[in-house]
Amino acid sequence: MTITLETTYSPADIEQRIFDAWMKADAFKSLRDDRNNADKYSIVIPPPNVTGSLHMGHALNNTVQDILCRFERMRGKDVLWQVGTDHAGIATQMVVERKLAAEGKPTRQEMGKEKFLEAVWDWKEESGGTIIGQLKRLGASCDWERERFTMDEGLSAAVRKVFVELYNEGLIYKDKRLVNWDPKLLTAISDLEVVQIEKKGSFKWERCSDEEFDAAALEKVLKKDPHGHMYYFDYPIMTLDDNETIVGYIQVATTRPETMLGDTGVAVHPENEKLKHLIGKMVCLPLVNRLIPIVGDEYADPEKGTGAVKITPAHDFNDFEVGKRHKDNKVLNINIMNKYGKIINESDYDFNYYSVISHILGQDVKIPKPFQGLDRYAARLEVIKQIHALGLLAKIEPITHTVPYGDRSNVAIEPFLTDQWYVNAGELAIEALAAVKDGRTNFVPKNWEKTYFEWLENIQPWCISRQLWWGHSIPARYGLRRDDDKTSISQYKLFVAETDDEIKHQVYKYYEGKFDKEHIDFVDEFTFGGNTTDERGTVLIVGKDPDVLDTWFSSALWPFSTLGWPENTEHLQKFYQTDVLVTGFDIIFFWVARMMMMGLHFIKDKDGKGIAPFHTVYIHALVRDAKGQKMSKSKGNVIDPLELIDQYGADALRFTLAAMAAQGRDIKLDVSRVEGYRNFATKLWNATRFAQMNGCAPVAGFNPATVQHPLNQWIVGEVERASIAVTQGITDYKFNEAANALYKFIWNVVCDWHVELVKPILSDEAHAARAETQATLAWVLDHAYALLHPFMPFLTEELWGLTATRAQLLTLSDWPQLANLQNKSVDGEIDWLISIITQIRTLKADLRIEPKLKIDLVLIGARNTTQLRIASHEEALKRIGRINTISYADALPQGAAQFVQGEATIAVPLAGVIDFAAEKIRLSKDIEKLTQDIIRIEGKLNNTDFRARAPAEVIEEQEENLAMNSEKRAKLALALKALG
RNA sequence: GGGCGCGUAGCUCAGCGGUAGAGCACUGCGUCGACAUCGCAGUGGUCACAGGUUCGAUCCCUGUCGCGCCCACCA
Repeated sequence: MTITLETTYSPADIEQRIFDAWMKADAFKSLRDDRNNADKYSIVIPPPNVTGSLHMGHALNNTVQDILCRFERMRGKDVLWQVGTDHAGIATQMVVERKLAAEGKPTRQEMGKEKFLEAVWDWKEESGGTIIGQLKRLGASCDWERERFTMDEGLSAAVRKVFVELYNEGLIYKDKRLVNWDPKLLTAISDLEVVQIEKKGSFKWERCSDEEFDAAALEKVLKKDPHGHMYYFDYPIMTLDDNETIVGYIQVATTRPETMLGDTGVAVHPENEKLKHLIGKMVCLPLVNRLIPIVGDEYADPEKGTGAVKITPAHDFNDFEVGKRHKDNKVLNINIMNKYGKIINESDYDFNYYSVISHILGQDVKIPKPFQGLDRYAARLEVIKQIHALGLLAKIEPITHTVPYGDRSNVAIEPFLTDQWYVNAGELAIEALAAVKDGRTNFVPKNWEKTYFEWLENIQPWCISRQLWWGHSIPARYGLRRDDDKTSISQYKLFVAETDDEIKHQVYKYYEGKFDKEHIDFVDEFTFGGNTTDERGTVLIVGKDPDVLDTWFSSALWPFSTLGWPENTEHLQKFYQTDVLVTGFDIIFFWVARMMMMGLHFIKDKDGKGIAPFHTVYIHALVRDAKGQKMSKSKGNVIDPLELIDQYGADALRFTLAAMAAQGRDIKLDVSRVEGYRNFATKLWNATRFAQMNGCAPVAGFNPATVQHPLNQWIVGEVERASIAVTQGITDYKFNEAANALYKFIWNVVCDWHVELVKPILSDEAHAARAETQATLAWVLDHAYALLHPFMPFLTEELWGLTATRAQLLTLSDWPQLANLQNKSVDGEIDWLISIITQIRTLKADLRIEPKLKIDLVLIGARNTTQLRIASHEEALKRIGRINTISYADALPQGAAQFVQGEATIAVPLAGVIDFAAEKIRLSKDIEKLTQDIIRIEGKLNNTDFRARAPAEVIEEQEENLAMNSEKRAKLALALKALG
């Protein structure tokens, strides 16, 4: 047989070639002809952002999915691993805007919506989805032909259908309330996209202790970071008679002084003994000179702050609720900021809105000139200065508090009163909760269910509209109300439907045929502005909703939209419900919970019961750097998986991640582990090389149950043991256990022992067991390739192809399912052999006997079985143990080192070679250790409670241990004595 | 404030009611034609601490200390 293998394995040379072979064979296609009748197995990939590139989290996530898919494919299933990318609204829009800026091109606003979207699509075609190629480098066995994108026409149709149906069911609605507004990206964002950032101030001032208020110093501090301070203002309380005299002050505290311009009340707790007498009095809001009421509300905690809270309903979530409760007291919303986070000026005024409020309050609500148009932080400083000038600034305290920031824009978000679209998530959560509570869907590890429950049980309406351009348009249109339909407070008539045709039909019906369908025009902006005239005659203008949907809205549909829903496709029928969702805990809320809601709501079984999108959710760890820090570009601690693949191969990286993927703990990735597993790949490579050099080749019809030689009987049992452990590990999602079982089996069992022990047989061409051993080793390695394949697909496929002419690629071959190959008596025999060799080696090392020196063994007290074993394994013993002769004696020879193996004492006569003092020390050490053990075990056995209550097999085991150790100690004692 | 998790060898981590494990690092020694990306032998641990349950606790329970994360709040 010719040797075809190099001495080392170089992944770079083979990975691409192997991947091409898989693709050429359509190995990863779903609905393969040869699997028509097979059970299905399906996973949908967490779609990476189209802007993304492969990071460690992806590498782990997709390694896990690939292990599962390859495993199930080898178990014969019809596997669909559905792949695709997410359009990632904000992220993509930002990337393209940055690119345009870098190229000196016009801005998004200058280009206009249509041109800009063209530019985004161009970008997507050109450089979007590089991550897809990177997933292939990792070896991901997705059904690549079925790649989907969340903005594909089919998926967009699914989005529109879901939106319209939920709207018609009342589960999607438009509402005016406070949202998290991002003043940089100029869009609303959901609660989940807000991150809390801790801020710490440093400026301190108190009216009574400091002479002079140092405005310049404060300005300097606030310029660096506008957050981190608590300001105390004294609000004057007025009489309401004609004199309007100040009768006292009420002190309020705030971290956001600029919002005081929009205060419409002050709240104190109705049972606050110190302050409740003020309820009903009026405060003259400083700077603005507007009268606002002091109201009683339980929100005002007497223990916190000053006990009195300024209420700005239009700029604070809690205040908004207080305002609603005190509408009758005229605690109204007065919006003081525009979408840029600047104090509104004359041109921003919504005249209608402010005049209505002014009218209700009977007071002017205009913002004083000096503040108009100021940025929120400039306004903050200005308010403080002017309050101080009025003598109403009591003190400034540095505090530590958290400030809400937009996770994408990294600016403080602003609670902002706007019209937005919401999903009634509370309603959809009911089924999503039930499905997990009743076990239709299970989390692995289970403790994540608690996190899932807590979030869903307290879920808020989900704000789904975004003021962006890149994304799914909201299929809503706005028209002027009919004269006879002014019942609603809203000024426009809302039309919602999946297609423009349907909307035109709705419009046509609404105006009772007054406008032809051809006489209805859509304009691309939010307007409900009447009609116009052209050559067609009178034309009705209907405004399009300019907003797009939250990216996660389409992601929520991913498990069925990718399968073709709402069409009833073959894929939808066969592969929904998917089997497992593999993801990190950081997107349980963003994605998992929402997929559950949507899947259960839209996909029903025959009885109308919702079908969850997956029966299992496997939550894996987060990959951190070797120090446990979250990897991030700004910290510069990112380990690039592609670099590791270049350096060590995809298999080594995959195996590392699998081996470290123990449940319930983060992965601190240490590159030395990757190196270690690269070495593991080389080890298997070289074992294969050895087999090839020794004429081992798969034999057709080989039956492992009928091998004769004990070494072969033993190793086929070990293969069975490994196959059980690996199968169990994968099915239990304990990938580290599966990986470790493989590592130990291949390295510590096959390579360290079987290959070594079998060398005398293989190197002797006349040996009776040679053919059987060759066939066995080939069989063992074939099984090693198969069992390792889900973890190291490239290496194993390559070796599979190099070692024989195969009918199939390994990736399409059968998963080993073995039984009845283990044999206890053979296991005992080989354990004995391994033990005796190890003892010889230890003895030689301890006594510093030259490794090259061949020694003799003399066995004393060996029973028949031992003599038979010696005879049976003499060749292996002599070769590996470097032994010259083996003989038997009745008494210990003089001048020998000794050890005990089972019932026999084994002497190594070494007079003149070894240092007997050293041997004495060695023996004494062994005896000492045995004595410790014996004392411990005796203590246990002498304990009557132990004897009374411990299980019989435990007692028996301890007794056996005691007997064994005692016997061994006695023999060693004799040996020591023999040394004199 | 609510929740989740973690403290095991120098480092990174498994494990587990019955004699404490791996990789890396470290110390010796390298001999047999698979492999120096290797082999053999070894050093190294009061399993954070304190109680409790148990015949027996690194493992289960309670508490303490230290660390991390998530959610909520923050006048």
